[in-house]
Amino acid sequence: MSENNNESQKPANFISNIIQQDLDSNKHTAIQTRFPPEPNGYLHIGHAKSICINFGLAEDFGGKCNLRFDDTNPEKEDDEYVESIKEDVAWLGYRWSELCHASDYFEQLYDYAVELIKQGKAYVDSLDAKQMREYRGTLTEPGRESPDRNRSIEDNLDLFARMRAGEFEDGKYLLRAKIDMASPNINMRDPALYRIKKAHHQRTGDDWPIYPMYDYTHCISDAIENITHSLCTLEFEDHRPLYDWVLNQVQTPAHPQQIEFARLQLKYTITSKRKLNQLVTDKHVDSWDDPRMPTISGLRRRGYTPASIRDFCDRIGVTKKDSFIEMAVLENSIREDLNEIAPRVMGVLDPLKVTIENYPDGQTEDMQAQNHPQKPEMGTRTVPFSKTLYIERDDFMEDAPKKFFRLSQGREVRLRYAYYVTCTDVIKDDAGNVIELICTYDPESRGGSTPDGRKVKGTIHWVSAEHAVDARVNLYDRLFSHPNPAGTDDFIAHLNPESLITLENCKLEPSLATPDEDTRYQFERLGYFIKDKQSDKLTFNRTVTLRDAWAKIDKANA
RNA sequence: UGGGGAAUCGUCUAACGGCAGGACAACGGACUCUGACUCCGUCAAUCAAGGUUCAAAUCCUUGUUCCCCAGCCA
Repeated sequence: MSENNNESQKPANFISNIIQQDLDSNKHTAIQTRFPPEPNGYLHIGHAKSICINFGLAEDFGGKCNLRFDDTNPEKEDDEYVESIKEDVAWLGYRWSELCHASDYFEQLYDYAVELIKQGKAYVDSLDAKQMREYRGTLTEPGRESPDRNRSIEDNLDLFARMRAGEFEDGKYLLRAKIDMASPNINMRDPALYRIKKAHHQRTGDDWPIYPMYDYTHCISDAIENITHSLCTLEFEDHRPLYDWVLNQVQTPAHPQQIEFARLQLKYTITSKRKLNQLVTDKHVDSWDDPRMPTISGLRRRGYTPASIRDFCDRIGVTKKDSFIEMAVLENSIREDLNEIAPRVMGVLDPLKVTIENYPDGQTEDMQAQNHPQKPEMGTRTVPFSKTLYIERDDFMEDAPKKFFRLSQGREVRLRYAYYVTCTDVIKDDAGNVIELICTYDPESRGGSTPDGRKVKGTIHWVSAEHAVDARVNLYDRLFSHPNPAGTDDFIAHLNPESLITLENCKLEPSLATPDEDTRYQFERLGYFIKDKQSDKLTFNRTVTLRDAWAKIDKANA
């Protein structure tokens, strides 16, 4: 790292190494990348990896990155997705150099196809889909040439023009590249270039009855935009020979280098647009931005920050190896960010009433609480204290083990930013459930310590009953209970029934009555929470819990 | 039985012929008005077998395992 470089250095990877070499050798003087989503669904965490790679690399090397919509299949695409994709990319903190659409190139793509036909490198085929499959051969046997393969250039030109003119029904003809039906690479067995599809396109309307295929479109789009490094996922590795073939036949301004990397796979979730779509359509989740979804919009609503997602992408690296990232890595990234920026507050999720027997009736005291113990510059706030409080039900235990540092009969704890209290009595209902605790407080302990200097191991959070704000809290957990749901026969069967637990009677400190919309709060000792923007009732979504050493001890003892 | 890829701590990821390093997780401990944070420490890996070399994760040979490809989807 150079001394005057105050940017935090990102780890190098095989792609950044290639770029560095290309720059060093003057193959390129600047780099241009692109993020090319198809607008047929919402972006998810896997796309975030690709976004961070493409935009991140451009940023790191002082280059540019375009946002390009790969909109060549109007039947599956929608403007709703276009808008969500733009929002998500911008939210992640990236700004595209150019906003492009493959459909911007339809006219040029058509001209290049005519060029191909004139060179005898493409032909109009009348085989239907079923026949074409039969002619294609198998993985181990070569395919057979279509009877139309040697149609004259004049006839091909005429037919292709009439395809464009809309003279034929869907599926009647197909423009195919003339390459090699015996190629061991199936993508090279005369792949389709254009199909007839009389569908309305969200941008070009009804201008086109024919639409170009991905393999033909993508490489030319890259070339038109002068992309230097065309980065995509591993499954396109087999397509690279075709990518290069097309660009070798026609005169384009550039010949980008396609480089493939492994797509992100995260344990306990799925990153397949089709499956994600199914979860929404079949109502297993509320929406694309349901906080349990691994979509960018879901993570946003869950309270994840753009910085945490970028940090996550830096941590997971870029390689060609299939891998599964543990959820803990993502959680670590968000905890690390939120620990720095989240103001601390107190909220009781599962309230248990506490009466301070020796505290004056009707008295209220304003306690000073720090918004961030490690960052005094974040200031303080007042939290009202009174005779009747709520504490967390989990913070009381009858017959508590020695290691339990919280409230139990006869034991003393500190109420955060307030007094020491000792539990003297436990009140139960007829069923034997604890419904109230009677405590006494030590008036000398205000401020968290006593003149006699006695130690109190436990500190718990609390909320004054009469000042409490009622709220709903959504506790989120992993969406699936299987580490690789996509790899099972029925991923729906592995949905985690406890992925969402809604608590309706939470009691929060008064400052949370009007929370800031974009602030992620740390509810002390519980986790990080953000106000849910879609609910009318005051609702907080839990982004992630705090690490919980007690949970481990408790579990180990169980 | 075709073609294309990939194999390093539990999980990710460095090392590109020269001390297998880092992160996350786990486990211990210190600190603590959050059982959080922070700090310290521990555990832990080169797919296998041969070969080349003073020296191999790295080069060669032979295997093994895993992933992708037979849409007029991207």
